[in-house]
Amino acid sequence: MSLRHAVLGLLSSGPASGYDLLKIFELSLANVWPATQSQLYSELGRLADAGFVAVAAEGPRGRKEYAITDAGRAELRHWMTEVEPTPFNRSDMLLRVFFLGELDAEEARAYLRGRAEAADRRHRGLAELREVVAKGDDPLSVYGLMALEWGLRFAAVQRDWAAWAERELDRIRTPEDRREDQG
Amino acid sequence: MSLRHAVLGLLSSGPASGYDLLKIFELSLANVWPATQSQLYSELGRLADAGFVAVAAEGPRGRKEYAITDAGRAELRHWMTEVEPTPFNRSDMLLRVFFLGELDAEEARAYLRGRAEAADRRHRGLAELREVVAKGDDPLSVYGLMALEWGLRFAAVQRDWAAWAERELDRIRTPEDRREDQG
DNA sequence: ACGGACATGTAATCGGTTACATGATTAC
DNA sequence: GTAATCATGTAACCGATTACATGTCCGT
Repeated sequence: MSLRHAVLGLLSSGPASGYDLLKIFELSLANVWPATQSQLYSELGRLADAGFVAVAAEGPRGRKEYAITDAGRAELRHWMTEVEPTPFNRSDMLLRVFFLGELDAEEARAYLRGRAEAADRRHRGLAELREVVAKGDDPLSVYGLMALEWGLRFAAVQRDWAAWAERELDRIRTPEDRREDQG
Repeated sequence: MSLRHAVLGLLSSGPASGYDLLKIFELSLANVWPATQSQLYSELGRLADAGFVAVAAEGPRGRKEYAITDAGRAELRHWMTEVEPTPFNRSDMLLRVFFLGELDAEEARAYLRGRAEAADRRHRGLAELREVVAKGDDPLSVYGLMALEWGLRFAAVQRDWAAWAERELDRIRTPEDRREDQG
C-alpha cells in the first residue's frame, strides 16, 4: 500500500493536481514506483476520504488541486520512520535461474549473457540520466540522485553476477562433469 | 503471470502434489517467488484446464499428483528463452529515499543506517544458508546457489550503498550548506 | 484415542493494469 | 476551426494475500 505514501510524499512539498502528479510519477518515480493515471485518481479520492489530503483549489477544466493535511503529514512520517520497508521483491529473472537445468547449455548461456547485456544497457542509461538530472537542486533531485546511485550500483552488480554465472555454468556443465555425473 | 511458470519449472523435474509444491516453495523459492497455499491450488487447477499439467496419480487423503505435459514443457521453454524478464521492481525502500527531505537530519540518518544494518543481517543470513545448501547436488541446489550468490552480492551492494548515502546526507545537510542554501 | 501432519478447496479483499469514456481550454 | 494538451473519471480483469472451511491418514 505504498502508492498512497508516494502521493503523500509528493504532496508534502506542495499542492498539485492528479494530472501534475502523473507527470511527476512519469519523470521522477518511474523507476521506483510507477503509477497509472487511473490508479492516481482513485487513490486521491481515497486519500481525501481518509482526510490525508484536501482539495485546496479548483481551476479550469475541473482541475482540482490537492494539498496534504496535518493528518497526511503524520501518516507520511509514520510510514517513513516506523514501517519497515519490504525486505525483498519477487524476481522472475532469478526464478528462471532455478530452472536453467531444463535448457541446453547454449540456451542457458544465452540467457545469462542476455542478463549481463541488459544490465549493462541499463547501467549506461542511468549514467546518462545522471548527467541530465545532476543540475537540479530541488529536494527531489538531490534525493533522486541517491536513488539513482543505487540503480547504478545495482545494475553493475547484476552485470557482474551474470558474467560470473555464465562462467560458473561452464564449470557445472562441461562434458567431463556430465560424464562423471552419469558414471 | 510467473507463478504459473514457477510451478511448471518445479514439475519439470518430476511429478508432485500441491502439498509437495508448497513445501518446495517454502524452502527453496521463498526468497525469489513466494506463493501461498491457496494460490498454488488454484493455479494447478488452471494449469490443468490449460493442458499444461495433468493428474498423473491419486493417493491417500485425496492427494493428486500432477505431472507436466509436453505442452507444459513447451510453455516453460518459451517463457525461459523468449520472454524478457521484467527489468526492475518497485521498491518502497527507495521510494522513502525520495522523501528523506521531509525528515529531520537525524531521522534520515537513522533510516539509512537501518537499511545498512538490515542488508548486513541479510548478508550474514544468506552466507549461513549457503553453508547448509552447498552440500546438495540436485539441479535445484546447484542453480539455487547461483541465485543465492546473487542475493549475497545484492545484499552487499545494498549495505555499501546505504553507508555511502549516510555520508552523502552529511554532505548535503550540514549546517554550513543549509546556511548557504538560504543565503 | 488422539494429535500432528497431510491434503485440498473456497471466498473476500486489495492493489495494479488496461481500456473505455468524456469534456474543456489554449495556442496556432 | 482545430489539434494538442489539460483534466478527470469509471469498469473489467488479474494476480496476490488473508481467512475460512473441511476432512483423512499415520504414528504413538
